[in-house]
Amino acid sequence: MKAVGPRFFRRDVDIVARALIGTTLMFGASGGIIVETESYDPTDPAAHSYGGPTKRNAVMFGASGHAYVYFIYGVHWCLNFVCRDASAVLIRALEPTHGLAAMARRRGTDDPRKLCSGPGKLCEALGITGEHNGRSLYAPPFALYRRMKEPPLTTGVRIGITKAAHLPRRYGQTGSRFLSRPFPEPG
DNA sequence: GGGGAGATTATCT
DNA sequence: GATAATCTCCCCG
Repeated sequence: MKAVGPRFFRRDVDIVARALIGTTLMFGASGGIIVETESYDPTDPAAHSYGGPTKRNAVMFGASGHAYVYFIYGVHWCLNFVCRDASAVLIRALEPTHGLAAMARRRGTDDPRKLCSGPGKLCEALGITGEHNGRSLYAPPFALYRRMKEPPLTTGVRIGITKAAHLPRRYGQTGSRFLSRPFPEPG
């Protein structure tokens, strides 16, 4: 498997969000194939970088190729990959492929479809927390491997936001059984 | 299997 | 003091 290089994230955030579908994300000994992402950039009212730098979003304004991890609803962690110009891709779902037993233990379920099918779930499954905020994606415990083939993609509106809710910036692998939610049927 | 309430806290206004 | 890029459980049918 070929590792993803630094050039990968120095592109338009929507290009990266699409290119990530099919990419393998490893964290320690656990990981899987990315099947769902969302894109955010500073012109987007739903983005954390909208309105300029703050203590929380500082990593988004730093170098690309790093993890932006934030805490939400007082309960969950969410993992993002920083791209250029204070933009980032939210990793929303994985198809589990490595370290299933460890992920099942952390999640409290053996059902592979419940391990990583949501941004909060996959952080819990992999053991990602705020201590990993700002870490490089090219160094352990992170590793990213290029996809072999480009999978079929579906686009839709993002989930769980109230601002700019109409923008089609959610991307998923068509027909995957490991999405956080199905995409609406066309028509 | 679908809808709604509640959990629980860092961050910003 | 309100809000938030979520998840799970409980109730209803």
